[in-house]
Amino acid sequence: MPASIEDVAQRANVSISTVSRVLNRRNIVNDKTRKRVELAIQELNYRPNVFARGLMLQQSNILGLVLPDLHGEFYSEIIRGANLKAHELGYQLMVSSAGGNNDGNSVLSAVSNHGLVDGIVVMVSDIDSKTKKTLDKVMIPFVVLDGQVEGMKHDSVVIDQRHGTEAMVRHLIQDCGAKRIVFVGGLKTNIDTIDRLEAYKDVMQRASLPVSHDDVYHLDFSYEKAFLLATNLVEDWAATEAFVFAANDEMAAGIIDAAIEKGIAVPDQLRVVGFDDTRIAQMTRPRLTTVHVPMSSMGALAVEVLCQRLKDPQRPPTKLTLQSDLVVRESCGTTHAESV
Amino acid sequence: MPASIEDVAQRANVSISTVSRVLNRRNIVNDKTRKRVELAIQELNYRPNVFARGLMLQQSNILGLVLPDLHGEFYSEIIRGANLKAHELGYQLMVSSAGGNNDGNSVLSAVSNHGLVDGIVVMVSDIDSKTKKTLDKVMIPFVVLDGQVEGMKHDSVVIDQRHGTEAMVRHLIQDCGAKRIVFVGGLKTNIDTIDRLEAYKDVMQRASLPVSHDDVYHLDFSYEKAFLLATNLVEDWAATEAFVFAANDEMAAGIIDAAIEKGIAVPDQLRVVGFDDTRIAQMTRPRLTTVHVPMSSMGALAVEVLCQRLKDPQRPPTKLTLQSDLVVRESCGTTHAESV
DNA sequence: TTATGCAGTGAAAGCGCTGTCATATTCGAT
DNA sequence: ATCGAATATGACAGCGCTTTCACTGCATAA
Repeated sequence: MPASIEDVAQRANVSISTVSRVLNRRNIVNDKTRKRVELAIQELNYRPNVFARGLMLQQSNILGLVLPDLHGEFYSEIIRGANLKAHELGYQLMVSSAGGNNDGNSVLSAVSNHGLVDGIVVMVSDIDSKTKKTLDKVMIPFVVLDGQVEGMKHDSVVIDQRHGTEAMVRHLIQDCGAKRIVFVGGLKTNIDTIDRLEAYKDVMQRASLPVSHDDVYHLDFSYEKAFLLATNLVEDWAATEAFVFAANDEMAAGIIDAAIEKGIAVPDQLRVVGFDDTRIAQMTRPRLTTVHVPMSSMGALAVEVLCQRLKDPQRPPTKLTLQSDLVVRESCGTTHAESV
Repeated sequence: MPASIEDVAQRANVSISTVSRVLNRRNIVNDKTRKRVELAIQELNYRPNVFARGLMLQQSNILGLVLPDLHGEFYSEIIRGANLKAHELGYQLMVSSAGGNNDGNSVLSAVSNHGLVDGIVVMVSDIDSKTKKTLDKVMIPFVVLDGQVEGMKHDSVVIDQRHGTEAMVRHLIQDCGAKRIVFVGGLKTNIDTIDRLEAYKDVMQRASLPVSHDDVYHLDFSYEKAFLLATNLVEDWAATEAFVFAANDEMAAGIIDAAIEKGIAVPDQLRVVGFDDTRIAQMTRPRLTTVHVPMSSMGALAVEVLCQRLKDPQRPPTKLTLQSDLVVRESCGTTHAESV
């Protein structure tokens, strides 16, 4: 049984009020008394009980982070960034996946743990996800990652997909001389895919390049699916000097490997670019030209915004936009970097 | 301000004791009363306050998971498995990284949050890590992942590196006809590297094959370092028909890419195998022959063991060993699978 | 009738802490 | 000496819950 504040008080021969005071550096405590108390705390290896504290203070210093999935480099980075920042600000992070069999229930469960977490960071990548509805019931502050919930006031941290996507497509057209660009996206309902696809179409049209319906594919962001798809098409793509714009690095890697397997050299015979700038982009030869999405910053920033809201519940909702930037590497054939 | 048990009691016209009783399905509550209370709970959308509950029960239903790092497929999988199992058993998971600037302090902090977590799962991959010392002070149940702390009684879940490693080396020698196997490991102090290296040496010696000191490299598990190393050596390796056994998939991928860049075909001219069987193993062409380490099972199992200990603190310490198994794919040249 | 048992409920004591208010002590100024 | 302010500390009321114990009816047995 761990020591309580009472034990410390007894040992230091003071009242628990005094102990509490030195603990919270509040009011004035006589220097000698303080030393005595501090000694007692050390000797007993005393730590305030979180529950008692939480009960009084109505806060836990725990933040929730709910992601669609915990799999893969992308989420890994967000967690990392969020975790670091949370610790920096004196919070603990509780990570959950909304996906899997729980389907948004864990949001609810994390939240309905009623006061366990002081606030949450949620990522809702699927547009018709139940999570959004669940969010309605959330009574504590939350910030939405990479999305916006209609008709609700809340903070959010989003990625400007547009900027990076446009820079990429422009680069492909202007610097690399692309005439045809195949777009390999994620699921049709995926919010990122939608944004990126739109930006891609815009730039294509502005450049008076045709956007063929047949040149837009919807996969599931996986290497495997992309590899399979590319296996069939890569020769045609190479023959027509098409460029391939994959909506994440993993798929780009799959496409490149499919090309190599078919004896098609990247970037000499086929140019492939990715999105996200995960570690995979550098774990591929040629290294991927891709769009850098500051994932760990996004996680960190979300935590920061959340903490600010916690401090000042009245402040107007913020929407922070992070820039996505073109990163030119080798897989597109030019190393001639565009300044972004 | 959320509803309290008091509010529910009032609305249902009963005492808080009765509410508590229906909440905890304890003792007998008259059916009619129960219905009334349940209705009130619904209407008020009432959830018991975790802190008050924790204060009484001295437990939080939160488990801590402390990993050396949160980066990469390997840890990702562990988190995933642990998270799933934790939810399944009615617990929440709190994930921390011991690494980074905190250096084991987060273990302490997570733990010294005194009662916040009911127990923790720790992974200590570095043998002279401070974390081990910190563990001494941990007063709550913990299970160690992939390691053992000398002189302490505790549960652990470990991977039998030996089995997989030996199977791999044997496969390379017997089925693939390897005469020289280069070992590319992680840091010298890394516990996994040590185990794997030892097993590798054993099998080599048993097969009367020379283990040259020059054929053992210590990198840092990264693609980049492996790529760089391999760039210089890959031609020599190919010329001498050496096999390369990398201590994780990432390095194997780096080596393969280095080979391809030098125009050396894998597996035709050079055979490279990995370890861990992360998703990377399948995101590489040729797909990696590797050793499957059941990471997500490991995470899940650790959580399970921890929960059992929580239920029965007296039970003798368990040490669970998970098998690592050879997975033969393409990068070693034989698809002739050895039965394991 | 009185005793006995039992299902069903409420009152109240904490769990370990914070924060308010009251109290005790000191000290310079009257 | 006397007083007020400033300083330092303690007593105690909760925070929302669980749990023990006591109590109320009411049915059954003596």
